[in-house]
Amino acid sequence: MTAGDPRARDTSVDTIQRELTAFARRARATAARLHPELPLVSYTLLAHIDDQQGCRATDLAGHYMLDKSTVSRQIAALEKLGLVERRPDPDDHRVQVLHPTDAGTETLAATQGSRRAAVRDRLADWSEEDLNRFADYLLRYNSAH
Amino acid sequence: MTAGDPRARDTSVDTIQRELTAFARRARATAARLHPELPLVSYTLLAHIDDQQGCRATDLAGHYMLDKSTVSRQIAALEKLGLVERRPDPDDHRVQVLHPTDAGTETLAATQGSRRAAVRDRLADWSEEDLNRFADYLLRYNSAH
DNA sequence: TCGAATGAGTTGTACTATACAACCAATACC
DNA sequence: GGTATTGGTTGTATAGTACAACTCATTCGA
Repeated sequence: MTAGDPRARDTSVDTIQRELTAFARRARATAARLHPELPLVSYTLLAHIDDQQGCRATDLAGHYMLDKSTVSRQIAALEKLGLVERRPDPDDHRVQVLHPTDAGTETLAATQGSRRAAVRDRLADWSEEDLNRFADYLLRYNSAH
Repeated sequence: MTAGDPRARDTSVDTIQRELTAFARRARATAARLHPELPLVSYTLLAHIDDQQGCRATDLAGHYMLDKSTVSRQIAALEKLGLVERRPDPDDHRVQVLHPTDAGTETLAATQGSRRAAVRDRLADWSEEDLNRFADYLLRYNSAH
């Protein structure tokens, strides 16, 4: 298989697809190990809400390609746990702006700590350049289309 | 943030974690769009079985960090669909060796075609070198520990 | 300016994915 | 030969998800 051979691309493409999928399949187990107290999806949405200070349910659904009903229930669960609060949007009464509560921010900080430690561990022997490039590739891949 | 600053590493690590998670959250929706006839996990396991010609349920559980009961049910579903068959292992009567049936191989080929096309599309403007490196990074990340 | 179309969110319902525990059967190891 | 281990199934419970039908608020067009 020489350089420029279309099969070389296909091999890489297949590997990328396979490895991304394997990662996705394992994500739940990893999350359960790292923060058994906070379900995986709840954690993800809470992190996004915190990151985007003041996002809407629809934004979450769009970002993660989830149905709005799914997000609605997830938010309800997070609210019940006291981790997220809804604020009415004065400009558009259909909208609820989501914010982490103090408890939410704390919980997130704690679990984010252990998550980051785990990922950092796993990436401990990577050069800074490789980390950077890997991060860029993922961003580029995810932002396509 | 200068080079060598530990925070530079953390930024990359956070991005990697965030983007991998985002990908994982979207995987189901993507799969549903690409092959509505074959549920995501079924597809993944079938692909692995095909790849590893003759693997055991336990191997699947190990590879994807799933409980053996989960795998057992998934295999049962694939068998019911006529996509996988179990062959007894003559050396160890506890073991069932899993193989794709002809129908399984066909189904896989069809869906794999559309999947690969989608990924290839999304990676169309990547240089071969970038593809290669991205694939390597993913392999390296997934094989850690 | 009113009625239709659109958009945000909720709720009913159903199904997939998953884990844990208890179990059975075959094998391996003293 | 008895005990521990391993591969797999089944019962049960829960998370995660989609789709459809709904409500309420907003916008837009005639």
